[in-house]
Amino acid sequence: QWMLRITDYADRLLEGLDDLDWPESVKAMQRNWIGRSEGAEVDFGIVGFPEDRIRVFTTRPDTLFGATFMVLAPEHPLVEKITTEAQRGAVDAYREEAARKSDLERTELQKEKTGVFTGAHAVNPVNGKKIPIWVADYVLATYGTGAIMAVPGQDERDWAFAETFGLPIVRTVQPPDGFDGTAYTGDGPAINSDASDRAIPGIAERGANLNGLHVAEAKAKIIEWLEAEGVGHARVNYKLRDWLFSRQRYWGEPFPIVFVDERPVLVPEEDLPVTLPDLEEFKPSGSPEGPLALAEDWLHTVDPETGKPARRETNTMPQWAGSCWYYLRYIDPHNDERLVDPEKEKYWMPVDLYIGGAEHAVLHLLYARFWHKVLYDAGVIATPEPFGRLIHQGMILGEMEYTAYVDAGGTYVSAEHVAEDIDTRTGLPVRPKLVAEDRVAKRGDVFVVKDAPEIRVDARAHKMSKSRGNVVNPDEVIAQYGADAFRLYEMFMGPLEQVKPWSTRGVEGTFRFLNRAYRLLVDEDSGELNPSVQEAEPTKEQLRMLHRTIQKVTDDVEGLRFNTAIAAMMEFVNAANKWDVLPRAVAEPFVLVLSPFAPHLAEALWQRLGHAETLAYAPWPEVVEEYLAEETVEIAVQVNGRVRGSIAVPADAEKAAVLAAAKEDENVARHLDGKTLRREIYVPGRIVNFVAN
RNA sequence: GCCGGGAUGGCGAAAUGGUAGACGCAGCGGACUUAAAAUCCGCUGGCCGCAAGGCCGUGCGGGUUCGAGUCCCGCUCCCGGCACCA
Repeated sequence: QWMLRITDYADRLLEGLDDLDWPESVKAMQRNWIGRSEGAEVDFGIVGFPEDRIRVFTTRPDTLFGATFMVLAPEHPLVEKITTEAQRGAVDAYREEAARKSDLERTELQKEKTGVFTGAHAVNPVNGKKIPIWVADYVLATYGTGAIMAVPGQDERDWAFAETFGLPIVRTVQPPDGFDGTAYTGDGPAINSDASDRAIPGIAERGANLNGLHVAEAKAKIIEWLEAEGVGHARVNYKLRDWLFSRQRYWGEPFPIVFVDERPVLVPEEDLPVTLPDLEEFKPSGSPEGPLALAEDWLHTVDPETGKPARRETNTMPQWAGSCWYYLRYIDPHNDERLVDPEKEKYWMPVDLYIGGAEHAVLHLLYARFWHKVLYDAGVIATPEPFGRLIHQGMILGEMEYTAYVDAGGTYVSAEHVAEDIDTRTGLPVRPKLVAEDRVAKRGDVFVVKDAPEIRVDARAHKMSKSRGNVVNPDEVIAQYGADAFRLYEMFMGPLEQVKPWSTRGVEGTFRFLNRAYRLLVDEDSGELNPSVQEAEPTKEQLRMLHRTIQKVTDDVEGLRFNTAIAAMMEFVNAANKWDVLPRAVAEPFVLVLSPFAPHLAEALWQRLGHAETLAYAPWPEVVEEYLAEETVEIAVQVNGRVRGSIAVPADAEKAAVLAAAKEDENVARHLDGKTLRREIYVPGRIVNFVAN
């Protein structure tokens, strides 16, 4: 098997996240996946086995005095050796049972802790105390050292185990007053943590003393002690594992490796790439090797150096071998000399905006960062991170569904009594039943069956899935409404990153909008340019509307707020529909801002406007600030923070004039009547607030 | 349990600390039509009121502020991820 040593990059993959413009959720997932934790490794002696040590990893070395027993994973190599004859039968049985269980079975159910005593004892290095060594499957062989010191006083899991098997519990961190829980994992002064009055045979002249120190200080002090006495050291541990990169299948890049006398040899660069042989049969070979083992002609080759017979590696690489660097190669796909030309890489990299699904958070998006850093270290590329800004588009769910529940007898069961298709009152199964939208009504915060208002229904949109039967096929939507309306609807539904339920009626809305935009410029009967489109001078109102739209769309595209950009264009079309004359100088820029959203329609409109060339090369319309200015503005007038009126004033009106006008508003005057004015607040162009009592 | 993100009309949503609900869907009323579809116009958070207007309202409870959907503190629920990681 071939592994990639991604663990060497753990810290850099972690640190690199800080400067990326990525969603917090993905950063959190990657941090969690890498799973860095700081602590210490500590060696415990074993009574009767002076040559052996049990090494543990702990993030709480400050609690060493509270270690009242040890636990080894069932797979730990020392279990066999240290188990006493009296305990051997029980231990072997436990290990066999653990081996039979899947990982899921071992962890899934948060059931009672299980375990078995080995009969052996360890020596706690900080105080010389003998503590029993147990075997339990709550300790994972694959994390840390596969062995733990159990500190029930400060660890929930160890507490549960100690309770189950009647093992001693010693608190070594003073819980706060009134604490009535089990294990205490918070901060506090160390207690019961002084062994400085005695020697620890074979380890130290005097034991350690942490009493009174808080967690952080205690950790530092005990690590110092452990290092001084040679029984432990500071250590950083990761959840991240090295990356198994071999697959026993045909489709995949072959490893450029041949075996000569059973030893792997790199295929020289001039013989690269190693390509797949043509095969008739892609099924598993019947051996642990993949189907390539059956390609005899390809399999057997010679060592280019010595001419000795050689056998090719039959594993292939997984799909990541391509997806981890395609974005680099796409920059310069025909380059025979290098992966990518440095000049081109400098121009394009890093990727400015990566829009993709959240399902790649700890796979592709972590692996690609790793490869990128390897290539960076190798001097092949010049950027340490591949993707600057990352956005996850929210999933589109199926249409909203109203689900009622019926029991075996066909009687409705109100949704609040149902959990996982079980009536929680009777324990009997119920089955979900879809209810049409017009048969439900909202009562307060919940939906109920219209004819039976005491029966609640679940109102929820679900992930599209074949099994649920709520998949919307884009081809059908496009066939009915066109690609422009379909795309526009997807952008109009809501914020890009949000999960949103699909609504075919919603598509009709954007479809209608596009039709209105079309009729704005095209005469439906003749198919020619609408006579209202003229070479006329635009009015101030038209220019204001147009430029407001250009500004809004431009800003919103920049900020990926497509939904509000589309709303602005809808407002433009609604306003323009009321105009008798649509000056060409207004119509053309509008078509241009519409074009990225509805390219087909916009192109057709552009043609009707008399352009022989595509609009793709026309410059994006510029906002002219002076057209945006309004002559009069509406200002809300509040009295004590409540809106009591609204006045229209010239946009450049002085504060005094605005306040005077505000006081004249009939309703405002009424609310001020008989009160003393304490304060007058004026936010230009927005609001007046009179504080009075 | 831990981490991340949410909660605003019947629904999808909008709102630099400044008139909550823009825009769209659905609904209601009207125009056009023999009729329907399409289209166009108007209304549309709740309650009270003939009206003018008033009261309430952005998950819940507090707070800061002239003013809070927005800021702060404490919760609840929902979604996503991780989960015996020592």
